[in-house]
Amino acid sequence: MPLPPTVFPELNHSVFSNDGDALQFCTTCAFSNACLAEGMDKTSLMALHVMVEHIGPFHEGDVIFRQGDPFHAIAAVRAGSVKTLQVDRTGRAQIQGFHLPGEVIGLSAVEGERYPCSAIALDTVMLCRFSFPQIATLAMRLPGLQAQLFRLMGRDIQLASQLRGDYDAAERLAAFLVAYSRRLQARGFSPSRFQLTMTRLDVANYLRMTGETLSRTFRRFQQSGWIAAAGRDVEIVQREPLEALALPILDT
Amino acid sequence: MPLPPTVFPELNHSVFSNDGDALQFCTTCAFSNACLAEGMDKTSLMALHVMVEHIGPFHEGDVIFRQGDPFHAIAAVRAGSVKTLQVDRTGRAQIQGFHLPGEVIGLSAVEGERYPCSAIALDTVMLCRFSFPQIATLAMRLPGLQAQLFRLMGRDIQLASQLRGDYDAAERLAAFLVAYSRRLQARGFSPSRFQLTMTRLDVANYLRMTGETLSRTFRRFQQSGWIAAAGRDVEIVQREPLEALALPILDT
DNA sequence: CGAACACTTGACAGCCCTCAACGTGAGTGG
DNA sequence: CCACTCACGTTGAGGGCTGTCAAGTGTTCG
Repeated sequence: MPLPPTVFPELNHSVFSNDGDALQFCTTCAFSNACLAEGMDKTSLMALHVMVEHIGPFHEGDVIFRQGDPFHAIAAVRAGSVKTLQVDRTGRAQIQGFHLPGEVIGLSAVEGERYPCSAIALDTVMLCRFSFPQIATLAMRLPGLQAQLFRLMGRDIQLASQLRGDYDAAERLAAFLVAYSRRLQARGFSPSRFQLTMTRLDVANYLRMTGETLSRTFRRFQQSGWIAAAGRDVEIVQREPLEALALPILDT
Repeated sequence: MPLPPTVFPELNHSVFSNDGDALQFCTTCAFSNACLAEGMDKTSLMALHVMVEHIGPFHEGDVIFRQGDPFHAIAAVRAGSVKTLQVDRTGRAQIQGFHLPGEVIGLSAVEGERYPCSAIALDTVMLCRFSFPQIATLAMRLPGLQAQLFRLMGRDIQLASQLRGDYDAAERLAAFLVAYSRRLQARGFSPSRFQLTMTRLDVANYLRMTGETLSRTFRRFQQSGWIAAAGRDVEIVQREPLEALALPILDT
């Protein structure tokens, strides 16, 4: 099944035309997190803000960039959630990751001249897009920005390595739930009650298992009293056993 | 079983004291490959050469850096081969990769302040070590160097993603053999006859399977007439079926 | 020569995939 | 409003790939 055509939304500056707003929403962003921490001065931050393109909204199923498209830009998720997936020559799809607000997509494309995977909106998504040549050039002047780009890519290497290991279905699912919970908590949401934005099949694919196995593993977690799940609503009831299962994958 | 103590070999400049030699051997290196391609001038190359530490030799089993060690430097393999492996909290080890001359190790550590994995020599290894703070600073002045660092990290993201997929033992082994063959060919060695520097168990671990499964898969490849293997000596007899099996993993 | 290690081979079991059936809910059109 | 479709999700039965356990061979090395 071919993907629907890439959506090229019009630039939407109007929502963010106010500088105060721009500075405010960017405090949760992967870039300014580090930039501010590094003590980046106001003019430097301005240089970043000037080159940002606020794009969106994308809607569920919209293609943000397509595998094989020429690589020009990376993007930070401003709102909503995104999945990235790679389709191989035999048509098998592999979801590379799910991306929450403040996280950056497109970094794996830095090596080549084309995106190696597609990015698809899981719900209503707003993005901050950065031309990669531009941000790389800016990074030549701003050590904090360069360091942050290196850190983000280093983190992606480690993330990709985590799920390469030889762990069983329960360990992989526990790691997914715990990691998801932590990421939500870091963004100020409840770590114990949340709603998944992706389908069960997406989660299963990401965790390298079938939907059936995922469903059964979910059921076992519920029967153990570790979680309560209804559809995409998940509540973590007992965190410890999940953390214990996920420990080898998450806490290296 | 704890790893043996880290080896801190004395700096070995004497072997490479001649500038002509230095420039020569670095033409195969991951850094100068790009630097030269980018038309980097002589003085820029000199800046790189000045900050290189030629270290080694390491011998089989020597620890080059240890998981948990403070991260200071990345290194390009000059000669020999290296494995990187991560041990989780439950003691399970996962080999992250095998690294041949010209390839760079340590990039996954860029995110944190400690190496997330250990690097161990598989045979006699010579390295070019670069202080990461120094090379990052130098990259602020040399766009080609910065671009190359980004490319190297982007490549590592994609490499780590490849083996995350849901492929069976035969596909993973075929991908390993084909990729190894290609890397040797790129370095001027025979792509059809070569000698593996790592044990069968290392390969099995890297490919997320047991030694027994690896052994059986090897045997099936031999019975099919695709390869001839005696110990660590491997000959690729029929490349096509192996390439076909590896296609979904390698050629995205 | 004995020990340790690498590797192979076989028997068996278990995890997970495949196939199938079923239930639910959302969207659609009659 | 209701039947219909379709995607999503669950559950069960059966089988296959691969892990586990065990034994054996060959090689290296002290």
